[in-house]
Amino acid sequence: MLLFEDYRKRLTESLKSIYPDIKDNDVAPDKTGHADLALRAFSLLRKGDVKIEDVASRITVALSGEDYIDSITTSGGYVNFILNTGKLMEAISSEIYGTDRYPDVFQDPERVSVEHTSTNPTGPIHIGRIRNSIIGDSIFRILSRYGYRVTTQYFVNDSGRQVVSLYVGYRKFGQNDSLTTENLLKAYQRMHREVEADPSLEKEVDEAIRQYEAGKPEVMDDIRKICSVILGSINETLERLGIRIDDYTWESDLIRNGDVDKILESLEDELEDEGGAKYVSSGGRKMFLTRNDGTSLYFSRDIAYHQYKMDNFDWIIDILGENHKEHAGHIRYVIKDLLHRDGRLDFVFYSYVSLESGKMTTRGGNIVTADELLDRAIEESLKIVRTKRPELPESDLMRIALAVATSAVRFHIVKLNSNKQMVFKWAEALSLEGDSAPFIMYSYARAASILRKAGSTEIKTEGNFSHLESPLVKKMYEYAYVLHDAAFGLKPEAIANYLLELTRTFNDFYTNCPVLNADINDRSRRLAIVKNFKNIVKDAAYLVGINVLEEM
RNA sequence: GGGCCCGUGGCCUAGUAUGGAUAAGGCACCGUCCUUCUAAGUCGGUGAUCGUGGGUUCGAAUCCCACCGGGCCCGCCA
Repeated sequence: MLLFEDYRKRLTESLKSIYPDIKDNDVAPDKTGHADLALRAFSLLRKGDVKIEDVASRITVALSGEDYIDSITTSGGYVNFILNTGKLMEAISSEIYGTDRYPDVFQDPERVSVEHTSTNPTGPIHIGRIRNSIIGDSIFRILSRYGYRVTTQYFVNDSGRQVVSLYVGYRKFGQNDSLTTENLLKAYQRMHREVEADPSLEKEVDEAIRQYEAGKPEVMDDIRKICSVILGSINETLERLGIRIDDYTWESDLIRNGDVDKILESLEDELEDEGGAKYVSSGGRKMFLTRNDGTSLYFSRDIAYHQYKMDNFDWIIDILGENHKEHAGHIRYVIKDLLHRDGRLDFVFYSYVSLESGKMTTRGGNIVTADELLDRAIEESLKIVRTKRPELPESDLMRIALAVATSAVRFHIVKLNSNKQMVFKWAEALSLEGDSAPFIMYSYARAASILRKAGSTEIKTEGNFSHLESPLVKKMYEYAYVLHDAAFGLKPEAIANYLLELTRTFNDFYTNCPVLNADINDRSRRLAIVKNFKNIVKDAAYLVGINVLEEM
């Protein structure tokens, strides 16, 4: 949980002790600028047959000892509260000076599994799939920040029809080529075309699946080798984006170690048979667990995987494409209702990314890979940083361009609500101004520059905050609430959008409030604001995959 | 046919879970500001019946119903 002086809660509790009918939702921040927090007294007024002025004066008397409130006024059916900037600043500073982060957390021992990416090892990761990794990694970072012990998980589908058909394709058409992701992709796409021309080839795939599940050594070795090559290059792409996977679980291992069989045994009473194929059903829907030749299906392997996760984690989170919604529902049904596991299980869905020319398919070959996007983003950033900072040595230019590019790519994808469809456009993806990562990074660099130039001047965290400083302090204070909502709602985009607001507020401060040239009192107080701002931006930026730079 | 998601200025989005005050940004376009801490920035302007129609409510972008448009799913694929 987050540790900070929660004035919203404090005010709400106080108001509830005066008027027990007040609900938590009746006290909320105001978006229109009338107040920092407002009590919506509409129901109170109707029920109690009192005037808003009476409500306000009763509250004013009761809260007269509370120094975190500057003013209490009324407007329509609202009681408006202006909070004391100094107290908010103190709440931020005491944590930053104590633990170097606002808000601090109390370490919660719960273990969380975040499964993301888990893309079939049949080719390079494309920009549709990378949305999964980017959302997943941000959720990993946010929950870790929140205090959970989080592990990232990748479920390697090395037993499915698609991977096995890649294997068969490689044996038939790619044997003489070196074992690289490019050659494997070519073999996979060729296999796809050949099967379309001659569906009888499917029989070879069936046979290979049987051999694989039976544990035939050379098949196993070959498939492991092929998958490892592709996984290796997927991993390189993820690394470029700063994304790390902790655990890889191979589907074939769950088959060979007997976990899948155990699932079938546990479900024995529920299993039904159709020509040798086993299934469970719910509401007239059949969910098949095995084929009629006894080989397993993705569904049963995924149940085994979730059973494993239930054994090892307190909270399971899967990041899945929207086409897996029904599958996820079935997993939940079997895990919860049939296997009676009561652990916390959440799914985060995202809609697919399409190109202006239509949807992407690895087999069809019409994809933009994440590597291509990164390469072009780096090229673009390099061009810009070269014109802005011609005096810098090449190594610095490259370092800045890399940070800008990876941050921009991640931010462009993570800032969008995950269930919104996304049509990929180069111009938007490569845009480095406006609502983008560089916009945030730039403000951070400005703050860093001020602090650098300030040298060892005293920093003073209290004082009288002017109307130019207050909005920034208040916006910084909000961070704790945003972090809570993002973690609790599994919504990294909330952090992304908050960062944009925070940065805009800082830019306003920056243009209107001289820091280094201000008189000594203003200067030391403003330096404290800048220091806190820099600290919070760095903290929040990391959560959405932005690598801030001290200079750019 | 059934189920789920999306629809907010010309374009891209925030706000929707938990209804609340003049709907908040970006891109593009027009104009402004570098002898003040980094102009990847700032300020101002043009531009929105929040898909449509009903309903609930003191109050609806937000909740309910219907419809329209787009996406996804309804395999012994994954």
